[in-house]
Amino acid sequence: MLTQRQDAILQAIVRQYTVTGQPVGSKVLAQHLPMKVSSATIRNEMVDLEEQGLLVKEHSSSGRIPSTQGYRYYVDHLLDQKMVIDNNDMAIIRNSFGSNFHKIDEIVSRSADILSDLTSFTTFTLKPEQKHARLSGFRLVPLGNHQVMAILVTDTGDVENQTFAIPRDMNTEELEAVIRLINDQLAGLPLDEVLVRLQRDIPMQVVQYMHSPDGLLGIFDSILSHAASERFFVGGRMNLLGFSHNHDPNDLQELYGMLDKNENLSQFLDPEDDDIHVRIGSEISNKLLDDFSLITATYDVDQYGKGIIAVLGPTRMPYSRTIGIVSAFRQELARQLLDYYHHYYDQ
Amino acid sequence: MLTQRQDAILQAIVRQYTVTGQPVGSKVLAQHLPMKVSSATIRNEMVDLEEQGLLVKEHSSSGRIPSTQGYRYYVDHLLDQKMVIDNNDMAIIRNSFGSNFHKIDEIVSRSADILSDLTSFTTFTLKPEQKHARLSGFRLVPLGNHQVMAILVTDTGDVENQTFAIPRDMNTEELEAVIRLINDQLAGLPLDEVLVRLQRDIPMQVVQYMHSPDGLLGIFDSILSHAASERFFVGGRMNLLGFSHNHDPNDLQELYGMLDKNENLSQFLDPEDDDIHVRIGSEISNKLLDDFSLITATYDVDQYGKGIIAVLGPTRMPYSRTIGIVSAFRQELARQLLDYYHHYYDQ
DNA sequence: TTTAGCACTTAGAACCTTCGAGTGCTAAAA
DNA sequence: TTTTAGCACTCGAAGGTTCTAAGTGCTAAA
Repeated sequence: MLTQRQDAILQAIVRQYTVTGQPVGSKVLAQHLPMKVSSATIRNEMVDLEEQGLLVKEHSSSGRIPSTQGYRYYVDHLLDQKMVIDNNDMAIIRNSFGSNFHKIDEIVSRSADILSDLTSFTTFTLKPEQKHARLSGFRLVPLGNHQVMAILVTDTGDVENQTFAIPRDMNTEELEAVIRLINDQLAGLPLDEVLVRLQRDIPMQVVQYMHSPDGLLGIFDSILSHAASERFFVGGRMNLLGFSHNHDPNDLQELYGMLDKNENLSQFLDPEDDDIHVRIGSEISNKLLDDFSLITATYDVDQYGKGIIAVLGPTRMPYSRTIGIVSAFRQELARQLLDYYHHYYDQ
Repeated sequence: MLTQRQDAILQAIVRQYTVTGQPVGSKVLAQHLPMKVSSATIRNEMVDLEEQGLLVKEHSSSGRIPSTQGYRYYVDHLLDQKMVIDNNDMAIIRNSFGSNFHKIDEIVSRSADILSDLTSFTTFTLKPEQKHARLSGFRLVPLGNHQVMAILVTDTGDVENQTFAIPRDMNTEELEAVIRLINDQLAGLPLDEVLVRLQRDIPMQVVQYMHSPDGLLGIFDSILSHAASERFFVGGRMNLLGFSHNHDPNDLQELYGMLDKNENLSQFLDPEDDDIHVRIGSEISNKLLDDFSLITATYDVDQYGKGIIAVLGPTRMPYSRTIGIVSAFRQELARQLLDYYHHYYDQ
């Protein structure tokens, strides 16, 4: 446990360091402390804090930098718990969502952009979860010109579609029959279940209607996997360039590769509970992200489920401000979505 | 006009420089020339080439580097005109297109990726032009749950769609009426014409059926603009990180911004004719692209129109190889698309 | 016209010095 | 016992020197 003075010192070091990016020395620090102590005293305290693993030096005679644990302690104990949010930021959040959204996806995707503009970091948003969404049904729309659009609708109102061309050796009646078969057997089931059945049970039945159903079923398959995967929207991709001090193009390329591959990143976004979570540096346990911190939070859209928003910035980030923004933003986003649902769906 | 020996020297400098990235000096060069001349002679020739603006020095006692004009001359006069393409590359091109494509877009988008893997540069592909595509018609598909999908189909088989929710104060009959009105009046017209009419003539007529048609018409509008805009697919975005030696994150961010904005880039992709075009450094006349070269080419899918492929790499690129690849690739892509059309559309 | 030879230029690496900001420690002051 | 002043020490960053390697242009001979 730390003394009050040590708390103050650690806090001041973190604050100072996030502003200047330079290691903080005892003299400068003396001026930024609420109490009046000499630099020598601060030096003594810093030795202690370093022994506890909260501070590090870049070299033997440099100032101190917070370690991952130092940030951790700061975030856990020293943050303004009031979640103060700048009035200006608040205003921006309120006003940036225009109206005129036609889809949930638009709102959630837009919100990633707003959040990244606000923080100047890279952000992720997931729409309210639909893990247990059920299949309402597939539709087939003939578009003329040998083309057909297949549309999947879920009971949560999600829509996924794909256009494909009909091979010459296939006719519309066959297609209709297949669709009817699929809808009869699979409507009402959860999407993951649908996916299993579609691969296991359906093919043998479809053979009655057509000789080589693989291509066609592949299409349903791909629409379905699309709909079932929890894709996230990314905002401010390129902000990474600004704060990822690691300018090795290889690492950067790998990092960007990660943003586009769902699996790699979404493991980090799974929320344990409805708190705002902060994962710092090595805590993320991914070598590429050692200099980053990840702030995640859920947002709650009542009966429509819960979504996730996340901000990825440098470990050296203004935690207080960022957390404040995330906190205000999750509420506003929930409000926006409720508005949307209300406007279009209610009653 | 250059002497044969000067040709040889310029050629050797370009080749050497694209390999090593280092300015080329007279001594080293002597070993890479087909004829036997002393370094002093080469120095004399280099003075001449520099006076003609084909070579530059980084500083007064450094080796020479090709200028934009130097590359230009090289590309115009010194390239292996046989378009030799590596057997290995050829094999890759042949094999990378799997089959099992369901849409033109998939093929063309995939081809951007293949091309970038092959060259390790950034690539662009546009599908066969549909500038003069005409509207076949809009479809409306009610999806239940207050949602409707609007689909636009063109006479070239292009499809664009958008889902939207129906405001509570609107009903399906109204929608149907509007669609019928639009289709009656606009089907068969070129898309740009449709866009104009939709904004000018249609609103006043729609007022008969509903009081505030703006939202709805906005949707048609946005689908339409989407379909009418010639969007290109980008491959190997992140390869830029590798060869854009300019590591200023601001420039990089601007550059990437450009890739996502159609207008900025598509002006450079317009082909004058069916040759393979090479634009070098300052010839692109965009400050951000001064260190880049852009290779563009059309590909010809017979009666289905012509598309474009392009490669953006460093000025210091292996022109011979890249042009060879582009040349082979445009043919293969055309073949793939013909196969596709043939498989699905013919007769 | 070509080449050998030579004086000259320059960037970059290696090395040194200086400077400032920081430290840890000791001994005195509070 | 805790705090502070003072001091010797450390280190990186910035600047200066020197040296070298790779290059040049020019001159005079082949």
